[in-house]
Amino acid sequence: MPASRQATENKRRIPRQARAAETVAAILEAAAQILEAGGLAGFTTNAVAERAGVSIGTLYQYFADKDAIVLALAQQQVGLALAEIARALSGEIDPTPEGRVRAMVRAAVHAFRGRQRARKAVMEAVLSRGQHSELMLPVVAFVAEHGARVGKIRQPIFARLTPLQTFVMSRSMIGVLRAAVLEEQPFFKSRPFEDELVRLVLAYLASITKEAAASSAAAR
Amino acid sequence: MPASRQATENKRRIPRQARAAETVAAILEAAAQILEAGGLAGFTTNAVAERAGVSIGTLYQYFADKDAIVLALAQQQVGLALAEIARALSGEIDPTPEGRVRAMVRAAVHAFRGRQRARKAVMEAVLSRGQHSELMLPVVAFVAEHGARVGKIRQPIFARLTPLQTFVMSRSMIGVLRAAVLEEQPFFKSRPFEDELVRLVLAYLASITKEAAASSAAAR
Amino acid sequence: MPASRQATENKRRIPRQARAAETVAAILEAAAQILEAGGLAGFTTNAVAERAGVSIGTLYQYFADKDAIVLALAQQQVGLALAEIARALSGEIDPTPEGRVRAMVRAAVHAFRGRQRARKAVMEAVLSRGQHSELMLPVVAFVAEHGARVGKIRQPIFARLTPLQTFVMSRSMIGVLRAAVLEEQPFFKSRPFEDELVRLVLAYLASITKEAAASSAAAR
Amino acid sequence: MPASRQATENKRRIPRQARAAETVAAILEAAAQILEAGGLAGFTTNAVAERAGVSIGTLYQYFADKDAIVLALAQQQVGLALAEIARALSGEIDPTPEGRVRAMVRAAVHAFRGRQRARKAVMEAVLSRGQHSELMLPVVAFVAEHGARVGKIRQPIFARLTPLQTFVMSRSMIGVLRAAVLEEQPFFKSRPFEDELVRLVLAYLASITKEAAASSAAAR
DNA sequence: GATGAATGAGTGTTCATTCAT
DNA sequence: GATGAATGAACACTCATTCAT
Repeated sequence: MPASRQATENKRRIPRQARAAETVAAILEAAAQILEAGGLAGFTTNAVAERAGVSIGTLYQYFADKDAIVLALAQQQVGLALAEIARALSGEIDPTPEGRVRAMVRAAVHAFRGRQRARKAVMEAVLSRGQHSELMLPVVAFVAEHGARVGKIRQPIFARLTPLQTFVMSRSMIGVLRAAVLEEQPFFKSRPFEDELVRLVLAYLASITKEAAASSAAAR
Repeated sequence: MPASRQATENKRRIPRQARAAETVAAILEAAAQILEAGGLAGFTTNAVAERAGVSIGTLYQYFADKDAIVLALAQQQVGLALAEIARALSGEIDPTPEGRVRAMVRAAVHAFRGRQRARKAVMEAVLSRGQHSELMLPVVAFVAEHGARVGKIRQPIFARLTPLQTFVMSRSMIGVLRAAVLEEQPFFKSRPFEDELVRLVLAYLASITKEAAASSAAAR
Repeated sequence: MPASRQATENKRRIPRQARAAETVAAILEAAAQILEAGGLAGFTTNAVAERAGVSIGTLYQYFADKDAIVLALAQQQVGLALAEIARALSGEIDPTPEGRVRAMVRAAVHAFRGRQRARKAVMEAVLSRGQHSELMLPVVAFVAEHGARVGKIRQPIFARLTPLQTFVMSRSMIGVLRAAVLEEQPFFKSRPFEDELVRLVLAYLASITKEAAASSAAAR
Repeated sequence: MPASRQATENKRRIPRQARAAETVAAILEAAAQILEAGGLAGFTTNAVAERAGVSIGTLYQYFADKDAIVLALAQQQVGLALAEIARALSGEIDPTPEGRVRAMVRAAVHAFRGRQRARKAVMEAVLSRGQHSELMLPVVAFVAEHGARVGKIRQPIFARLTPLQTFVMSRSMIGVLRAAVLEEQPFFKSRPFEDELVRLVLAYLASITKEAAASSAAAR
């Protein structure tokens, strides 16, 4: 089983790839630190390279341009958040419908390792580079997949949503979070805020469910 | 000769202000056009001045710096949108609760004179300059005032919302709209999209109302 | 005697010229104030006009360009200082040779109405515009004349100086003062500083006198 | 092959520093040339970079801003002049007291490689940037040190000067030189001018010595 | 003569990116 | 692959000066 051997001995065996991964990680971490510390202002490629402990030339060996760094950082964090949200939706944390939604909201709130300033800066950066759509792609994919999967296992939280409804639901939640981050609202990580987000999602879902029931009753 | 009188009076009565207002308007219009055409990329102070037909020096006589132009443009458009939303909420267009919400959503959707690209560019610009909070100030003021006023006239649509709930409601709607603009969603001005936004707002409000009723019943 | 009448009734009679003189004085005073307050940095024509309470257009009616303002201010102050120095040299204050020199040094030290920052700024401005020579013209004229006049009245302090010696003597004193101003030396208005300047001038003059005596003795 | 060895070692031993030193030297030389040719007028960062044969970016890699270039150039020349003056004072050229002073004056007169216009421009630039004090620092340090050292070797030219006297002596000489440069006096490099400077310094020193002798006699 | 809105040439400076070593 | 010195396009902004009213 070369695969398992490779996996276990990852760090020693594949010097080139391991090195590369380390370098990339160092650069992204440096980028996050700089954004957290000084926002978009001090975020220059030279600064990132220096903090990452690599030369500017090396940085350009791994990232095509400055935007690519921000995008990679954003995607990394979105990926982490989505993984956590997936756990939440699977019912692994709390199997009740409300429990799932609440866990999802909580995961979303605590994304980006709590680095609020960096989160804000990344939002600003992604926006100003017009990379919003690109960043939303994994979200789209994720929700599409999860709508389906959750449906199968008879926990039809998102199951019957049309694509449009999925859009409205996900973007309303993200929109509220985004605004709270950008406006640096103090209640961001508070329980009441979480409660209202849960309410928003559940109320919207309930409205859809009710309508569906009514129309199917009418059809009978 | 009302026309000539008006003209003469125009020049005499408000010599400075009229000129200034024209110049400012020309600059903002030029800024909007440039953003609509080329996004943030070609948006330079010199380009704006040139398109506005004024010298760069004149531009700086009215705007402290580049950011001030974007902010002024954004605020202008937000002001126009809020005025329209105020009409909607007053019931002037459709007095039923749902009618009011729908009119509000419609006003929000059609804001920025339909210039979607410019709207997107302004969003990006405002974000990347960290002016988000500044731009939201009139929104905050507006919703606060309207919650109260609507309440007085026995149309308690927003009347009983806590500040937090107001935040969640307004930002969820704005967030969905923003995402649709930024992702350039084709359904942006469609009726089904409007329907879902209306649903989102109504469902959230209903949930709050229902909870309030339940808790007051329990108190009895 | 039209002259005397004109002189006495100056302020009332010649409206145009009086007005002009007032305006010019206001502009120079404004310039001095701005230089005293903010140095060369905030010294713009618009700022001067505003502080002088005239429009920028009016300012340009009296001064060809920005340099002309600085030069006029400098010349005004040099003129005042030279007038005071003339009194000193005339023996009006103290008739002894040392007394005259000391009075002269004192007048030079206290020139520019004690506005040290403005004095420094004016020096910097005059220098940076290459107007040094122009400013020194009245000095040259003054010393030339005074060398002669003082000679006539048998107080040959500067009487026997060659032009070169005059240059060295005047510029050494001015140079020391200039350096003290530019380096913002705390001892600028102190008695010991004054003493050393007096010594410098007297020692130089004594050296010349002694040499002259020796050579005339040798000639005998 | 000492030449080739040196060349190879040059590139290897001090790869960064050698390059940097060359570049810095080229920039300073370019700055001097531009000032010599056109005075302060044509002295722009882009012009300096171009004449130095480097890009504007490179220039900014070595100098923080425009002022830094002028200051560096001035300090370089002051350093060279002081080194020459040190030789003069050490008696290396002429050991008699007068000989030392004369050699010092001569070194001061011939400073700045004879580039009078550049010297003038640098003076103007340094002044207009308010860097006079900064430039005088090495002079202060130099005279302080030399007063002491010369004293030790029983040639107490400056040895007994108070700080104030040192100031007056150095600045009077510098002041005369400065004025001669700024006013573009034709006698600048003439022997009579040199003679008068020597006289100025010697007379001042003699006056101090005589007074010291008198007061110590009185104390006896 | 007075006004002050308009002008626009001119400049310092940044920073993403390249490429010779 | 790594380095980092060099690049230079790009831009915001100032302010002395003009001239129509």
